[in-house]
Amino acid sequence: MQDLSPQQNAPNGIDEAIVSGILSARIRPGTRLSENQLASLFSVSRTRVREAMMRLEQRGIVKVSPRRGWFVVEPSAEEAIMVYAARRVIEAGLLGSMDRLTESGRDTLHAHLTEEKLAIAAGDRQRLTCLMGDFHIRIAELAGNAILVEILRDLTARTILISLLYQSDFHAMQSHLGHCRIVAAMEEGDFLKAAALSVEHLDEVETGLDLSRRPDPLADLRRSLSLPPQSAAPRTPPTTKPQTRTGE
Amino acid sequence: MQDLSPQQNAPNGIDEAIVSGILSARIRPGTRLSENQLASLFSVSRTRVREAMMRLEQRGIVKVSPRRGWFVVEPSAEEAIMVYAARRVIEAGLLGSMDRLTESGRDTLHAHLTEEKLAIAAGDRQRLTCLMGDFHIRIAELAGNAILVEILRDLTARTILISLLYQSDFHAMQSHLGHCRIVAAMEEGDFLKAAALSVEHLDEVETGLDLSRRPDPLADLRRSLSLPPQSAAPRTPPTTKPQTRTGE
DNA sequence: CTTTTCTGACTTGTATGCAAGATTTGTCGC
DNA sequence: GCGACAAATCTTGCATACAAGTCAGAAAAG
Repeated sequence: MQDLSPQQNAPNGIDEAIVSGILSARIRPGTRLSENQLASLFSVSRTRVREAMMRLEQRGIVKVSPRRGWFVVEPSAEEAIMVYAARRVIEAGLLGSMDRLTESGRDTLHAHLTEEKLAIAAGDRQRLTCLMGDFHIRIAELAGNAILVEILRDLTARTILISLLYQSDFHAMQSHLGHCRIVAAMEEGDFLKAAALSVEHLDEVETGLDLSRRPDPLADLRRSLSLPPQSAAPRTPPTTKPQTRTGE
Repeated sequence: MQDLSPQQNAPNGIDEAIVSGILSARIRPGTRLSENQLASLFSVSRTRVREAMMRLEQRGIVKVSPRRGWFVVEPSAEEAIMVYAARRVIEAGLLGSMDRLTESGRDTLHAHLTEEKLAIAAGDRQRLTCLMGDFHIRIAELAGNAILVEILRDLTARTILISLLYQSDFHAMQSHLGHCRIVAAMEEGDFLKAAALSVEHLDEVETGLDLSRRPDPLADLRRSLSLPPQSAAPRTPPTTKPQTRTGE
């Protein structure tokens, strides 16, 4: 909708490219990020790539394994729980601290919900993933606090990685309805209700996770060979119905 | 009390040294941080210093002025308002989401309040500044969410910088009492009350700021010459009572 | 004396080179 | 065929060299 944050530092394209890749679920957790490859991709030296990686590490998005390489984080179950808890705290606090919804704010949210509907209708999974995460960021933007927007953006990125790891199946419609309910409460001016709905919504999503599932170390290879994803019962033949995975 | 965060990355001493310097108000906003000086101070090359600076920039603690140098941030009035708003949202949300106070948690908080009292009695300003900020971090630690702890730590650092810029005078006792009230509410098990008190406490501190004051570009020189700090009425002779400034 | 210009000593920005460790792969012995 | 060993080839870690920009102060012009 609007481009990169206005007063925010725009360090270089590398950071945002990676984050954007994660936000749209094009980059999976555990993906290896080679300094050399990124350097030639962006036509810069390793120095700048490393600086970008340092920043992303600070944001909890990548990790370095010493002398082995940089990897997109694979949040543990404990981290996943913390991320959702943090999001509940921040988003509920944010909504609870709001007291009015401006005209343009209402329009922004409606436009967003319409986009969600369109993406669902079109079955555009990548776009949908991105939109589902963006919804919460839009709300933070409405509250006008750039600091919290930035924090939520990083938490959203981690949320998407979590869902890619632990979410076996998900109904996009359910989340969309949750978003609609939150917007409705905001339009009523009942921000405490909106906050409660937000907590409920995040609980719902978190409950849908299977946190007991161990991250599959062979996921990449599996996908490359077009093998079915790891299932709880290894002997079970693959389900014929294609799974719909989204960031939320 | 307990040392560096356990599972957290301990990148190197540079980051923490600077943050610790800010947390104890030994480093003032606007302080120049020369890559070369830091490099020789820590006996490393500029490379590692730069990496540390990049991380600190990501955390909103330092800024780079291109080809001029690195500086500890001097938050603007708008940023100051955002920082306090963010802290209210997070801390209130945190307390509101808690439902019980463990024995050891109670002990930790009591020990902290005792330390605050001791620092006040001893008039140890630096220690007091550090403690005042740490109080809120302790609470986040009690809630057990490492992500929010980290976020609050950075916000606390910025808070201290803000208070150094905009806080002309402050009574440490007032904040200490605020903390005591919050702990009391927690002991009663009334976490909603604690959350409300926390918001009230932060409001109180924010109200005590003079955000209309422009940051004084001559502050460093002034301090070097032992001149009185910039006052609202320039002709007024310096007050004889020494001002007590703390991070909160 | 004031103003302008220029030079030189700083700063960070970026690339590159080399060292050290981890992983893989090829090879040998059995 | 199979396991152990070794070397080749990757990876990041870190220091250094040089490019480029900024600023202060000297020197020259008015």
